[in-house]
Amino acid sequence: MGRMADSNRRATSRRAIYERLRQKVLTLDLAPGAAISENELAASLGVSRTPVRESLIMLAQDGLVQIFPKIGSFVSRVDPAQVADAQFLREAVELAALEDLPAELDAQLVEELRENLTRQRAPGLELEDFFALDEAFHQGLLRLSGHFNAWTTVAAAKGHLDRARRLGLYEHASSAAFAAQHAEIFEAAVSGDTDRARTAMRTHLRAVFSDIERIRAHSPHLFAADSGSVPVRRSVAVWE
Amino acid sequence: MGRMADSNRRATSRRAIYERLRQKVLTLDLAPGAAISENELAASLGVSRTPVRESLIMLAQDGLVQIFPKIGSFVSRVDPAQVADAQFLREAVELAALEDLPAELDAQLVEELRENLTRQRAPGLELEDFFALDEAFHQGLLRLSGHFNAWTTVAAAKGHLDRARRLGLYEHASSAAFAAQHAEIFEAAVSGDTDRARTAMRTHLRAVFSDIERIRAHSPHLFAADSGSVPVRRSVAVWE
DNA sequence: CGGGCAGGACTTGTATGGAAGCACTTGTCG
DNA sequence: CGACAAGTGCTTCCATACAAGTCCTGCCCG
Repeated sequence: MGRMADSNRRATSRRAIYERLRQKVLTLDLAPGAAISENELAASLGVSRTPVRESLIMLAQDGLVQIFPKIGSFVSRVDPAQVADAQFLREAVELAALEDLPAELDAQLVEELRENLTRQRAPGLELEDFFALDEAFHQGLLRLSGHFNAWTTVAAAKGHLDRARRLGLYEHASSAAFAAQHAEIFEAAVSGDTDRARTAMRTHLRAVFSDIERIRAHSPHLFAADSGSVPVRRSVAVWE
Repeated sequence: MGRMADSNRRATSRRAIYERLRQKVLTLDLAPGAAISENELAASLGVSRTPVRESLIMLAQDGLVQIFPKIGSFVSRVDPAQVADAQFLREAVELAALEDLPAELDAQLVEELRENLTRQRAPGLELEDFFALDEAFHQGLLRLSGHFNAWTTVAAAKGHLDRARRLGLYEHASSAAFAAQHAEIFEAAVSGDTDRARTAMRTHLRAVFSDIERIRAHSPHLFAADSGSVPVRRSVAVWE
């Protein structure tokens, strides 16, 4: 997926740190609610506070980190409201994409998707691998509709949703069920049955969403209570 | 609409500068392609480069500013691809919202929307005022559907689209036609005719979009040619 | 024993000074 | 006259120092 724009974006320290932190937040390697100290992080990375600070500002802009002036910075807790928003947004976009499928589907893309589905069904699939396949699958559907770029926009708003999904899958790896739903969507789409594809997609996405509700009842501490919730400074153990 | 979170976000210099710059970019007060100098801006605002720089980083994260390391920062040109994405996204979300309208509509909201429409039809309406009303109208529809928060998410990705729309309206103030379309959507929505509302919405949004295509042919210098386009340091006085 | 106040240890916010890099200008040479 | 190269002035990047605010702790006094 290497974009040419990436080569344009010359390597800077803050960008590297941003990418690294973002990854750690999205994979829950940095737990929701965890405190992030500019000083500590800078020291552990061997750079000054400046690039660290700036990368935190970028993450805050993404909604993945909350910065409380003179108090501290924290990995934002998963906000149920934001998860719901992202869910609504995603559903709207993916359904619209299915409605927009061209009559002639890109053969190579279809082949890629088919292979993707095969790998999803592989027994003993690692969770992280399933996640990557899942991401690629949905992204591929948007490609089919010619609205690939919209995906990156959705992806930006999808941070909270993704973290929540990950939480859900960590509990009980129901990836097999999801893989079946993926297959259903795909088959309907390639056969030109838009309505069935849309219905299947709706069912799928809502199943994902209800999974999240379940996990929320199970691990409430990872979710935000109020928007102005209290940040707890202790329990740091951030890096490694 | 004042969120409690806003009181939480204590006033910092960088936040103030960010808001201010963002406004200037969205209203085209800062022209697409214009160079922004940290030094110059800091001097003119009477603060150090740090908060200015950090606010630029925030804007870059929004996609409204491009930062080229060791070269300069520029108001990003309106990217047609991003405009199209935002258009697709917006259409998907607003149509989904209309599909999700509850049986019983919030009476107060309905009243607000009705009044909004009345003001849209006022003769000799200032362009900026129409824009504000337009924004409030679409936002109100999402409120009706109970997905208000999704609007803020869309709004974040809507920067390029809004700038393009503004360009379009500056050319020929066709606000009357848009106001009529708004009314059509509204009437259909309150009468419970979801299908007609969706059709009208689709027509409306696509009219807006085609307007943008027209203006692009007319003022190509405000749009990005390629994604890795050349930032020209001179030629600042794009607008006026 | 309990309440209040002061101090210390943290946090992020801002200011400032060099370092590194790119673009353009100018001078020099073929 | 043209081409190449050093130089100049700009940019953003990063490091560092200090300022300002918050939270917690422990002492002191009632």
